[in-house]
Amino acid sequence: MSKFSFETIKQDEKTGARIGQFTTPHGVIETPVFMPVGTQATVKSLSPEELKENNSQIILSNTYHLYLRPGHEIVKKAGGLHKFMNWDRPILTDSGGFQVFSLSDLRKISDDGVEFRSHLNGAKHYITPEKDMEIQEALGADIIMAFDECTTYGTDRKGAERALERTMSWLDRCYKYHQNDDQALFPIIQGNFYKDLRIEATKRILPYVKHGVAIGGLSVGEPKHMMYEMLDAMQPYYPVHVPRYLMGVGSPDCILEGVERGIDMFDCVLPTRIARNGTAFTKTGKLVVRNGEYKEDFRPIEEGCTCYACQNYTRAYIRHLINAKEIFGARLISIHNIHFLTNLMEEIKQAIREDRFKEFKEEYLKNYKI
RNA sequence: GUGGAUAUAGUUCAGUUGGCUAGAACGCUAGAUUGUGGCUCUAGAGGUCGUGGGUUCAAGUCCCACUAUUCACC
Repeated sequence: MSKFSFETIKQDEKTGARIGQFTTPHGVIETPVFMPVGTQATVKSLSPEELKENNSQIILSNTYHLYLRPGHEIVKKAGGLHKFMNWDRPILTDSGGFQVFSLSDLRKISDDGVEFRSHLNGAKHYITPEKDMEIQEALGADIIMAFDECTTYGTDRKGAERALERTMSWLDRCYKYHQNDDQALFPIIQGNFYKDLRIEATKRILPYVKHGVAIGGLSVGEPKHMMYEMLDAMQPYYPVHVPRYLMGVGSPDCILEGVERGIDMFDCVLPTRIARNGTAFTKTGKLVVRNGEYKEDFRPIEEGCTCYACQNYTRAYIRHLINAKEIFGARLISIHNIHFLTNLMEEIKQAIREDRFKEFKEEYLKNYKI
């Protein structure tokens, strides 16, 4: 009896949008879901309690970072990531494949694995798919990701093909090495921005799909319409019975477009990152709280918002905190931004339930200034 | 009161033996941020160089007076 299962509760008639229940060893996740990112075993500036208050169902953490510091063995000794960071809901760890791509000036990729230098102290490390599985198993997340090669926007056809072949061969090795029933291994679909490669990749990962599938290599600086075109191309070929995870997305508009195209899971650093730089999500678009026009604005970030920050603090105060580089400012906007996205997911689910997702999305995007 | 020092962007300061549209840092203003190497990154505004004279082809720079600030001593 598997510890994982996915059930579609409601399928939208007009679009790919759907509501699902994803059961994991640490509880049931209602999809579509947004996962806050906690790279270093913490969602920057927030406590697990605050995340729960914001209805975060699952968080993401990062293999690359935890492997380098404090080291996966220490996390294992602590009793696993859940115990280590005091988070008893589901956790997903990214494989580090993306870091290999984003830290490219430090890396050397071969078919066997990746050699790279630590950004912390320059020490050389070598990661293979097998090693990556070993690390992610030690970390102990509920969902783990295959070790993949993520290409940049602008990679030529040959490079994209080569990366896809490598990703497929690495997936095979991850799959064979991974023998832990407590963890769901998600294959990652690559193929850069070539529709036929994307379709081919979506088909080729099918034999490796047990509990879920991820779409990687998007949202890497391309125009948004290109990402949507790739999603359109892949949509007919996804497995139906598992959740689909669009990695690294995103902004409210991208999430809506993703849900419409059958995506169930999203993660993004955006809400916490822009919070630290003084920008908040609102239903009408981004609000740069740091700006001078809010100096004497004693309204909450967003009128009617039920988050802790909006219930208790004003734009003028938060602006002051951000300008004074006080940590509490980053905390308050992070709380608001994560609340904003989890609340968006609630609204999306409600719309799907009531068979009005398409209308909801169009109305929402009419008000949301990108 | 006497003697010295200083006066350049909002602030703290650079500015060579006089030589192009006077610079920096911070601050300010506005953008960016998508599987987090980010208290980050990008751009912009802002100065009749204390005031008034003088010397010179040319003065932020040299000379004089005044004003302000500041230090020391009466």
